Amino acid sequence: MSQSLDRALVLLDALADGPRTLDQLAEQAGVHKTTVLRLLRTLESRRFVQRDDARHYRLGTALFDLANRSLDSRDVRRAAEPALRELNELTGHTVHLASYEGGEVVYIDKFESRHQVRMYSRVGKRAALHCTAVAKVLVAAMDPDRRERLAATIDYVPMTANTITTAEAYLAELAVVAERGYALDDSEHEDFIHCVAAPVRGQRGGVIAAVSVSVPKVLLDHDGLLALVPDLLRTAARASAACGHTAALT
Amino acid sequence: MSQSLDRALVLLDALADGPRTLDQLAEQAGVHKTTVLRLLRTLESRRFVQRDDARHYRLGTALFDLANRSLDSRDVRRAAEPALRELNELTGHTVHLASYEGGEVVYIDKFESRHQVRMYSRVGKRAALHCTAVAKVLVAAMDPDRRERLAATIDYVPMTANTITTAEAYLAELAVVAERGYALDDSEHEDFIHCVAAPVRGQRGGVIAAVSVSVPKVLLDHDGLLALVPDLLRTAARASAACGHTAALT
DNA sequence: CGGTGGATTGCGTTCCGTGCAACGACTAGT
DNA sequence: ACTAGTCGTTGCACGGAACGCAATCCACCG
Repeated sequence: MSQSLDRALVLLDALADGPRTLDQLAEQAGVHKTTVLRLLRTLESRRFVQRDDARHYRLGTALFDLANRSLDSRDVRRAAEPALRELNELTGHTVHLASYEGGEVVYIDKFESRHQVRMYSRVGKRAALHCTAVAKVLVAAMDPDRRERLAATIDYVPMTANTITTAEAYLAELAVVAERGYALDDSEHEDFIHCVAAPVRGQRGGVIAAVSVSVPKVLLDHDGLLALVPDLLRTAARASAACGHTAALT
Repeated sequence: MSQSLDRALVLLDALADGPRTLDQLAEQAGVHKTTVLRLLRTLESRRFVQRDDARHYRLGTALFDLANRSLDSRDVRRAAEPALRELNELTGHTVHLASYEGGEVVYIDKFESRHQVRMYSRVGKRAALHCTAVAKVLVAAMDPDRRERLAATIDYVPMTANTITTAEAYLAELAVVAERGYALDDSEHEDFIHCVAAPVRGQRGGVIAAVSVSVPKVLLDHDGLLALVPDLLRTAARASAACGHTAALT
């Protein structure tokens, strides 16, 4: 709709992968470098980019500032933090916090594994709906017809041999998840990793986020993963309590 | 320079403080709401904003994605992480990683205090040059005439009774910092908090970042703070080693 | 000193972005 | 149920902003 803005956003995207020069950017965005220069100047004046040296530009501090200001206002993350940190320290594994926003699932916080073999991910990354434990938890919490509508729109790309590939199987899985209160990802996304996830509830009892623990299979077999469930559920309950969910602590 | 882009950036800034409606944004940016609508649409198509409900917009996932992709490519942060985490676990206090970029100091990582009383800050926040320990470390590492030029440009806003308010005093302090290898902030920024900071060195031995520990005075007196220095220096050395600084581990 | 690769500037044209005004959707108040 | 009000959305015509070109400047190197 707005040409110049759109181009600027492409530039930001390109810059996220590291410092770039003027004509690298010009080529990547497919516009004249004069244009790139002017857009960069505007971005620079608002600190969205900054000059690295004479010929390299990189993302500026405004982006981090914005992202974190915005995260601050998402109370889930702040409220859930202590509980997640503790789970991370207790188990030593990667802990994620994710929420459903506008048709997709996004990681909003992450605590790194202490182990050498660890999962690659990052805050802000989007998660596939059909092959992650957090997504199952979040979608399972929706009312049935919304689930079905959503299930019909998913592109069931097979990631591993275990990936769910049909809407029917997905809906059946969601029913199980809703019933037992936590979700599994049995190497459905990556061959070497499996996960467990549980819901975080807000004031009204609605599910506002999902916590998950992701573990490389070489470190823990299926039973070992299931053994984490009690700790996971306790963490989810603590996080829910911190978010104002009154009936969470038993 | 680029009007529409500039306005869009203002919009993003406004949205960082929470969801906004169309004409809230129009008023804040001082433009017609039609314009706001179109800019938002472009931003939305690239996931920089997303609709909250029928009349509220909020920042989208692209921002988090960009910020974190970019942080990934800043090796300091990744490399220093384990060392900082350990310091945080050891002391229980707030640990910051900051670097000097384009005339200012920015927090690029943070580990939260375990205590109830804690410092408020956030990744991406900029730090004042004259009243923070990390800034002193980073500026003290510059060559003398760059220090002096910088010291002359600072606006020495007094934050507390202890804040340094003249360039002479600042330069003298920097000399002390450079000499002893760590910096103090003796409640120069906030009345109730004091900090210690030490430099993280890269491959060539140059200072590429600063680690700091921030402690409320009610938890630790001045001597208690100084007692943290050995741990701090060990952490800084480990972080330096992780960044490729060969002579750091003794 | 000339050559090369990059950033930067001036300028004319054109198309993109803008504000206005009218419309539509939805809410609240009586 | 009607009306008034609020807010998001669309069509349109005008003007200036953004564009690409080409020329210039600047730093670096042989």
